[in-house]
Amino acid sequence: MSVVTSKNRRGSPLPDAGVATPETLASIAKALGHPARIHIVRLLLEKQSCIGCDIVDEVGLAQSTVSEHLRILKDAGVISGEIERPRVCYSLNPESLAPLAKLLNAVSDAGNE
Amino acid sequence: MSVVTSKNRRGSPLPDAGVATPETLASIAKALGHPARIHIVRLLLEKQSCIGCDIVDEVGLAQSTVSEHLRILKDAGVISGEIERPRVCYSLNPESLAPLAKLLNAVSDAGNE
DNA sequence: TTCGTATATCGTCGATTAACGATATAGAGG
DNA sequence: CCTCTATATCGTTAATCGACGATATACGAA
Repeated sequence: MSVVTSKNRRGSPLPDAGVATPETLASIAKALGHPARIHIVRLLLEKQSCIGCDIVDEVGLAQSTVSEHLRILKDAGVISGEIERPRVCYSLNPESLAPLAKLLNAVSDAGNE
Repeated sequence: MSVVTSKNRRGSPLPDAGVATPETLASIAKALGHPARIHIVRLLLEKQSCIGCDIVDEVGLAQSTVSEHLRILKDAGVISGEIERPRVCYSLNPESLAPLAKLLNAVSDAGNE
């Protein structure tokens, strides 16, 4: 047992493997818990193709700071970066947010019953 | 704390009022960015009726610490507490998470297209 | 009034975060 | 070779967070 985070191989959009732990959900939420990182996620959502250093211009913080925000999102599994020297092409990992989305939807749904 | 959250006069669950700012979304995510607070939210989701000091026992941290987590959730608008001396009865504000849920669903949906 | 119960707040401390500039890395092109 | 571009990492700083015990608050009951 011990949870394992179940990497969810290819098919279904998160089967349900034992429900995510509070630690898992919190780490996703934490990664989203900064305006600059929300900004980045939205950016990647609209230009669904990846982006390079444009993110730095877009968020308006120092390059090193943005790089750090990208690292945090990457570590949380929310985005991934594909190297295309000298650039890196970032994109969302859509399924990564599903566990948290599930909880939030459950809470929202609890409202209209 | 400003932010306004657009209380939305009539019934509907947040129509779209200008789209939430990154700051708003980040503050919601941040409030959820700790295992103890996820734990609390889930607790309030299952026992949808409110709870008192049982939360303290449930999460297993010092009473003052739990009180602080509850305050953070309250400040973010995620929960509210109704005083029933000497207890306080906490419950979820289901609509509070809708703006973040919307973004997460958009990201998740971006996956199967 | 005094006691007990449930919560909130205070003060402290160590850990983590966010931001920056400076520097390192690594390939493309001259 | 050297330079340019895009990105990552390092080192530092100030600010915020998380946890705790101690204390304050506020009411209902004895």
